[in-house]
Amino acid sequence: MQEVNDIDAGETLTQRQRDVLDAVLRQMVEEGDRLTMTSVARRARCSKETLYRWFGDRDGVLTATVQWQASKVRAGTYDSQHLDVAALRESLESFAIAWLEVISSETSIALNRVAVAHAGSGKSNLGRIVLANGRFAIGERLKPVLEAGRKAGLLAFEDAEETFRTFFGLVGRDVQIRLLLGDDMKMTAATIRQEASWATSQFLSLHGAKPPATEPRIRAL
Amino acid sequence: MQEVNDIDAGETLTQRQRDVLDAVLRQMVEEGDRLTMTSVARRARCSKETLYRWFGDRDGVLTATVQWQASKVRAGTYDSQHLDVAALRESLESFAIAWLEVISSETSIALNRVAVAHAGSGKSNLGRIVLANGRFAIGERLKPVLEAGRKAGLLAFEDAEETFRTFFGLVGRDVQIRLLLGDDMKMTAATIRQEASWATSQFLSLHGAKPPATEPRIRAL
DNA sequence: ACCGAACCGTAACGTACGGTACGATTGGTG
DNA sequence: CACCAATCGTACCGTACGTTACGGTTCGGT
Repeated sequence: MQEVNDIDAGETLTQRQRDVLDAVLRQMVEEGDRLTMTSVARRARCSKETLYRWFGDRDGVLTATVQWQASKVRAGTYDSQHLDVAALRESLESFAIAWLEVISSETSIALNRVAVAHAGSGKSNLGRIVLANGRFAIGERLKPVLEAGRKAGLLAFEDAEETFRTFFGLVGRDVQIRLLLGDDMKMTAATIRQEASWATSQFLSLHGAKPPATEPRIRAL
Repeated sequence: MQEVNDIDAGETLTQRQRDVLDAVLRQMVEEGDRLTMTSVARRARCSKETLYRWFGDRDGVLTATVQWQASKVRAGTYDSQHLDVAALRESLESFAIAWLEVISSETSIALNRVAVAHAGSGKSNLGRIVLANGRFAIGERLKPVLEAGRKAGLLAFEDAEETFRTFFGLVGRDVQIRLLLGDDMKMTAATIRQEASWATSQFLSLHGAKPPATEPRIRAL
């Protein structure tokens, strides 16, 4: 059981340990919840004794894996300088693309399934870790963009948190819950780009300070 | 193992069987995934032999429970006659309220957790059953409302499915994933009403055929 | 009253899996 | 080479749980 259940923590690992955690991720993706300590050890070609020495117990393995994956997802920050409407739109849209790519990736789906199941079992840091590194992390990274847009007179809103939640909803819609429940919707790169573009247009239509001008009210299919 | 994994199927149960499934639901809510056949039998005050005779195996119990819960959630249909903008807004908003109430209920959260976990374990009808009775069922019930609104000249959109997905996203935002991952956000009746109202305003702002007139572009907090 | 079916409560079985122990192997260091 | 620490592979243990079996009980039909 790791003592850290917050962000970061994933840098004090040896290369070998990271390889093991990558093996855990592959096992999660391929075998779902048939994730036993024995299967992990076999997949990672290490002994169970090593797993227990490094991570304490099964929960420690899961926790370390979630944090390891989270540390890999840190996307680049978006500059909030010299914003014009095109740059703002670009920032929002690339944000939406990145998020859709994450939640539709096999790894994220497998990880979230484990975390959701774990959250149902009483004491569950896993769910909170996933939330902290997923939903809340992107919120904290996007809110400065929103506030910069407001300061530049491009966006109009009162509460950045609520406004981010709206953007979150417009981008994600039903994608994550459908994927978690096993719907095999195909989120191709083209689909993701298309939906991110729509979501951004809709968001700007709702919160753009100026009338959206050329934004179509009826989405073109 | 039940042979029906579609909608309906929950009417051919005896009262005693429904009581047993209600006990399973309570067990799910209170004990999470600590749902063993023994605990179910004890809670339902029936024998395990009866559970196996009625439902086949553990999966059969879970499947029957999901279908039983689904059969209880059938909400009233919304009339699509004589729509004016107030009636349309009322329909959308009550839809949003009903959906937020469902996804924030303890029962739904527990059920969705089980279904998500199950979807990770290869063969999983559970996830599809939950999707069919949740996300897709409300989609099929709301789309006629949307199309009636368009026919009445109150809404403008091209694809009812995509438009429903937008409404779905505006209503649900980050609520379901946060609750599934164990975030104890408090969705009070007042909060639900407030968020449903916002979502409806935003949706009408995006897809209302006439300019939204009195709808505020900046959401009032 | 009698019978059989359904059901209850509980014991028992087999297996899967988390966790531990231990000998064998590897690799680095003097 | 000798030595030591870390790790591997595997066998083992204890337990939890799905599933089955069975004796006792309830209850509707005749």
